Amino acid sequence: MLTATVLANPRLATNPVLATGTKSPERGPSEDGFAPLRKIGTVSSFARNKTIFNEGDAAEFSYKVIAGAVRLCKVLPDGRRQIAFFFMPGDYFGLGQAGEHAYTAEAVSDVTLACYARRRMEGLCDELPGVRKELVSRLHRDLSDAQKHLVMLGRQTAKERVASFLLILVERVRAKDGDTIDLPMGRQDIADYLGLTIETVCRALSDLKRSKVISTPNTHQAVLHDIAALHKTCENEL
Amino acid sequence: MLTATVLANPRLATNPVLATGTKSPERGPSEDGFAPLRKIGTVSSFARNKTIFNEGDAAEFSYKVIAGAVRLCKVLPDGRRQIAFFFMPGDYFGLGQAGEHAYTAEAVSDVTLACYARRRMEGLCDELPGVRKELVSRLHRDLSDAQKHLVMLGRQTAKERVASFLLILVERVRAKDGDTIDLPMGRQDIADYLGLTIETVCRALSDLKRSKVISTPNTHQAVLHDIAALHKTCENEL
DNA sequence: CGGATGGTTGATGCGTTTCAACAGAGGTGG
DNA sequence: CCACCTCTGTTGAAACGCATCAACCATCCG
Repeated sequence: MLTATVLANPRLATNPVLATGTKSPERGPSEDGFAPLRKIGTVSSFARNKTIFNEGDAAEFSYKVIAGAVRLCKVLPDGRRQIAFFFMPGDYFGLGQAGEHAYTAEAVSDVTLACYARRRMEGLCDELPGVRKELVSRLHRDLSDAQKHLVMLGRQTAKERVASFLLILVERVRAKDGDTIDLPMGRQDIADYLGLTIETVCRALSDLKRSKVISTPNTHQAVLHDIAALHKTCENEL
Repeated sequence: MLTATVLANPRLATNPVLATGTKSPERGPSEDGFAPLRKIGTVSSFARNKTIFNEGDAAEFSYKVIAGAVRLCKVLPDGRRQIAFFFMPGDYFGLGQAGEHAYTAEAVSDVTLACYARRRMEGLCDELPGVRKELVSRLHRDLSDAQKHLVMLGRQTAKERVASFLLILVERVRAKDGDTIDLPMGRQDIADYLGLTIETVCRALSDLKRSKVISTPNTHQAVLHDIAALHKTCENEL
């Protein structure tokens, strides 16, 4: 169904270099400043809920999502979890890492990734100013996204956070038909992204459904009928 | 007084290039990979609560804090405010910006800054791999800090957030005598950093005082008597 | 069909916010 | 130099929003 069926038979892998025979060179269009990366990319796949790397692991690779979705999270000793990012097809993550990863990356759905060895990326940065600019630009955009996220967690109510979340998603798939968005992540993931409980997320979604602002044909899709109302709900421009 | 008395007679300035006659070249030690920046830095000063740049302004400069403290914040239309970063002496901010600033920077106390024109910084990045590496490294550290901040706002209680905040500060001034830390920012700033109200911050501090974990000789200093207890309070390693 | 997984809804409690009063520090002018 | 005023911080009481606990429902799959 949905985005989770990219792989007919998903292969497990705990480390890209060990991934199940998927070291074929990366293919396909890549129109951004990272185009030169295509030459050094290898492809790797991870099944749903598998760990791509753990907090504390040596940072060997940077990644691009080819298909599926990835979550970056931190977990407290008592189990509380906070998701910092969701990465969708076309997004890069693990950029600019030196030493250890500061967070854990997991596959939200079955995922196909392009992997770039850190040393080879550094080489490209030294050779090609365009790659360096793209790296800095993407890091800066991530930082900017994180700051918007801080506003959501620090200063918005539950309903505002859910509305903001839907607007962020619709913004990132502005190629899709109409106002239907895929939600590859489950409710618990949404809750952990928004700093709420799963029940509160459900109630906020139900509120929005009751007021006809959205509808949910199934748990992994949402139709946004009234985007203006969503913007008004999270009374800010983010 | 405290850190706010760096300038005997602080000058107001709304833009570094317009700063009151303080375009002298930067001086002093700078042992990091950004050492080459010294050649292109000019000095500028801002009085307490003055805006250094606004969200939406063209990003002309990057900055280093020489003295005082700076806050980076976003404000919602209805006045709710979230502070994303405090920058202390030695910290850089506004790095890697292209186009517009994504947030507002204000002087927490009277502040002295080194300013680096964006174009000249880019030139240095192209010429010197060390500068590029330092830029990427610092952006990545900021991103990592922002993620820890997300955990605080999304998953910690009020008391845990305040304890974490104190521990972050003591970590950043690990040169100071004993366990006394300066709090250049007011209670409202702390509240806006932690996603709480000023009253809740006060109450959490009072709790910690009552249990002898800290004491506050004045509102702009805190003595941490029991750092282990603080760590235990925010039951996580961050 | 039966169990497991994930999602939804309801009732109650707690933590934080809100509203309000007050206290202390700093600055100004008489 | 002190009275006064303002700004910031602190404490208390009440209200509210979200979390918690619990039951129920839907879908998927063996």
